[in-house]
Amino acid sequence: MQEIPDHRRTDRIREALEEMIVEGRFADGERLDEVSLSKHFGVSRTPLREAFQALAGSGLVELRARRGTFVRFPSLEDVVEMFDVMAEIEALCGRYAARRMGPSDRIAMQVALRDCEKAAAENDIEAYYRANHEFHAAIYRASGNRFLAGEAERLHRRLKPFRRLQLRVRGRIQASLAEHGRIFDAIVAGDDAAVSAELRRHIAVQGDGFADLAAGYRATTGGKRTGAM
Amino acid sequence: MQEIPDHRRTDRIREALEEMIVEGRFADGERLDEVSLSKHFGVSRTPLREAFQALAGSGLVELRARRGTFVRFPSLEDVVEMFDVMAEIEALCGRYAARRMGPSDRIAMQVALRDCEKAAAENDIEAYYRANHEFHAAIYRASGNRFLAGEAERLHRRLKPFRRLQLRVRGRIQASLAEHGRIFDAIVAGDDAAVSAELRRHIAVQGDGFADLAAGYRATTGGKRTGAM
DNA sequence: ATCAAAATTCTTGCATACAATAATGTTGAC
DNA sequence: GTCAACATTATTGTATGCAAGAATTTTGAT
Repeated sequence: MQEIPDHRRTDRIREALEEMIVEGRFADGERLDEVSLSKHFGVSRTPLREAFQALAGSGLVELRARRGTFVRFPSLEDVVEMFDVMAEIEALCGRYAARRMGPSDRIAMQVALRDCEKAAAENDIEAYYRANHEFHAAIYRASGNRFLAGEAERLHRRLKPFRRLQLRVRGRIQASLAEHGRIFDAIVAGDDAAVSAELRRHIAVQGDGFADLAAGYRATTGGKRTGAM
Repeated sequence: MQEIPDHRRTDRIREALEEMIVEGRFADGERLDEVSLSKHFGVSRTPLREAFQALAGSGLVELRARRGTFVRFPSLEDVVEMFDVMAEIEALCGRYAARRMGPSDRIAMQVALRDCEKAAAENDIEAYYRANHEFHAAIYRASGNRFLAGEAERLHRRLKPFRRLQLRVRGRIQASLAEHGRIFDAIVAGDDAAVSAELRRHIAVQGDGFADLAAGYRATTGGKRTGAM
């Protein structure tokens, strides 16, 4: 997997803005001012505007004609809907993985699982977050459907800020770890129905999960409603 | 649902190019020349380039740094993968619809179903295509998950050229019609498992379906491999 | 003081200009 | 004739300029 040099301001700025939005550096509904941002990045408005177009594609910003570009947080309802879909997509990946997984896929999952355990033992949330992502990404790839894996990755990325908050809930990491173990075992056993059920349960926002998400949601969005930058 | 007057060249061009690509007016891998297209649309390169960024988001074109913008057809393998995912997404929509559908959703489906029958009776493939889309869109909406409905709609749109070809296969329309009937009945009965199974079967590319798709795929892409415009 | 209309300022959308890189063509050595 | 080095052309990426629309402020009537 070679890295393409890609020295294009448009791309650099798109990535930077994506990161900033996902990290919550802007308020919901905040207008992305072209001139101040172009000063901030040291570029002209042209690459900025191109980056806006790309960002609109992933739904991170909304382009309103003759009004400007506005960052758009999904509503709590949107997030719940996205988690519902994510749960099903993950379940689907897992079902395929249980049937199609190859040896290298198994190793990738095992490595990620080990990293999860290590991060949990050290109580390192950041590391757990990364290892968790890698575990799930390994399942996506093991599905043997690259389009599906891409969609799953995209959605996972979009839900990043909200999942992150869920992990901070007391005891969630230990529970997550146990779930990972069951998921992995079911995949290795080739029990696609079990994998599907475990993954759906692992991702879904139900019961306490919903309360945790709602609390986390308010924590993320609540503090930055008025404007910044 | 008010329409916003969106007099922006970038948007107009994005839509036009999207249509042209989906309709197969470009060859696979063809470079979209900025100057000739800007002449063709009577605009400068700026809105064109912005449209390219937006199109890249939906995967219709590939932006290669310092090389240009190239239309990208999915490979046959890609298409099969996309249909697999589409089948699952539709099944999911149907499952939700069976449980959550309201009276207006039911009416929308019935109307679309009626239109399908009418188009089939008149052997009007174009009309059948539209009514078919409306029937499926009604199911998406009936799912009660707007995010899911949006994703389904997006994927449906992307598969448009390939589905169109499948419908031309002899007897396919009659079969499709019968399947629609069973899907509708199962939704009304609230039998989510049956809906799911029927939809999966309806969409999936398996057995003869695969052969039909492959033949259609070669028919679409085969003729335009070398370049146009 | 309140509100509407006009004037002003700000911002977006687009065209154009120009620099940097890639593609193409040409020349010359062997 | 082949191929490499150089020159030329074409094309992309970005900055800048300008016009049209939106937001804001000012003005004036009541």
